Amino acid sequence: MDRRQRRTRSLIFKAFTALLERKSYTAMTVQDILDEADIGRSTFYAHFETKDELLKALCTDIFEHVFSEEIMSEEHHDFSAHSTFKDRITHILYHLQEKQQSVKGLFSGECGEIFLRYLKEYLYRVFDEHIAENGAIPHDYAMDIAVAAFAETVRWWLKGHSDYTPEQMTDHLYGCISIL
Amino acid sequence: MDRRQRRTRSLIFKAFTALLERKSYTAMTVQDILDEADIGRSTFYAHFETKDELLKALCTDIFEHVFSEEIMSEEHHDFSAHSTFKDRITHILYHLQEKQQSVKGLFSGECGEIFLRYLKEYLYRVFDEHIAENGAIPHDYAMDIAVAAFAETVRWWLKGHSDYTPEQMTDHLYGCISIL
DNA sequence: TTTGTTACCGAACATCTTGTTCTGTATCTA
DNA sequence: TAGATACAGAACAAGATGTTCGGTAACAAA
Repeated sequence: MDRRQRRTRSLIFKAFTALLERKSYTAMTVQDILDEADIGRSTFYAHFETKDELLKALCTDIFEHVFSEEIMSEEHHDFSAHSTFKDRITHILYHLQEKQQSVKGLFSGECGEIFLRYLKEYLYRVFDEHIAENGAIPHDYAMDIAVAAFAETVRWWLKGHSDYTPEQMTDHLYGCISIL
Repeated sequence: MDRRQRRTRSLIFKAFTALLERKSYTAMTVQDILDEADIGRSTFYAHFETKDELLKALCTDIFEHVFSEEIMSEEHHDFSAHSTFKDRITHILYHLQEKQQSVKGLFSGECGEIFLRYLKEYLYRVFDEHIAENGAIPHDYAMDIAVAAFAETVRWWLKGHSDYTPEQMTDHLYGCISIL
């Protein structure tokens, strides 16, 4: 990837996240991003088709970092072999907290909802192998509840209760959800 | 309220819900609604400030129906006295299923998310009196999880699993959530 | 039935946002 | 050094938004 492309892409991401702390996502226009990043309109559209695609790309960048060790450990069979599923949950929370420092605006407001929607897509892969089949409860329903409960945990935690540790949050989650 | 106002308001609601089954909420413009309802632009803005306000008003109309018996029974102290909390949950599901017949488009897609967000506001009032204090788990966290789990149940149910009865769905919910 | 009020129509309007296209310039890579 | 390409900057059409206005029809109260 061209150095100029990386620079511009980074400028757009920085401007976008900076704006998110002052302005809501829907109220934000492409023009706002251009002004904040100080780039030309045609340049923006050379990188992203729409504002939504920009948000999606930013989320994907984050998730690939958060879940990278997850994926790696799955491949190498050394992390998942020696840790419980509960440890993996805690592990993901650690990474999310770490990321939150740099992109605070992304986690709250209407933008936070979209973020959590994308997050759920990754979570399904993680939970699928753990949620057991159950005669009484439909499996895909149990999956939805587990994923939603985790996402809700992240939201509650990063929205004003960051003083709890990832371990504590995992305990709280397990205290509410009986299918984990 | 003037008969003409009721008529126009109803026309707008009908056009809006009809459009939702063909078009996504964000893609839908005010102009689309005007064309579908066959009313003037100034008339629309005399009723609703924005498209978002229209959606909110529609949701409020629905919730006041769904939760009306809830409120009434609270006032008369005859429903809540003779039924369990689990019955109330089932009761709400019955009303939601009933409403779904007429406004299908409202429950799915991006619009469904906004609908569920508003629904949660009402659910908090219902759950607040039931979720017990717990030394280990923060009360507002337990509330968030319970409400989110219920909302997720509604989503899963009305989105392709309507063959289950409200009683069955309540059982499934109770099978996943240990704090109810 | 009459009278005053009010909701609606429809047309026009300025304003803003979007997404595309163009030319010239600067920067990268081979 | 030479060719490719990313960016700047400006201009553009198309469409959506929200407001304003005068005329018409429907309402409610006398």
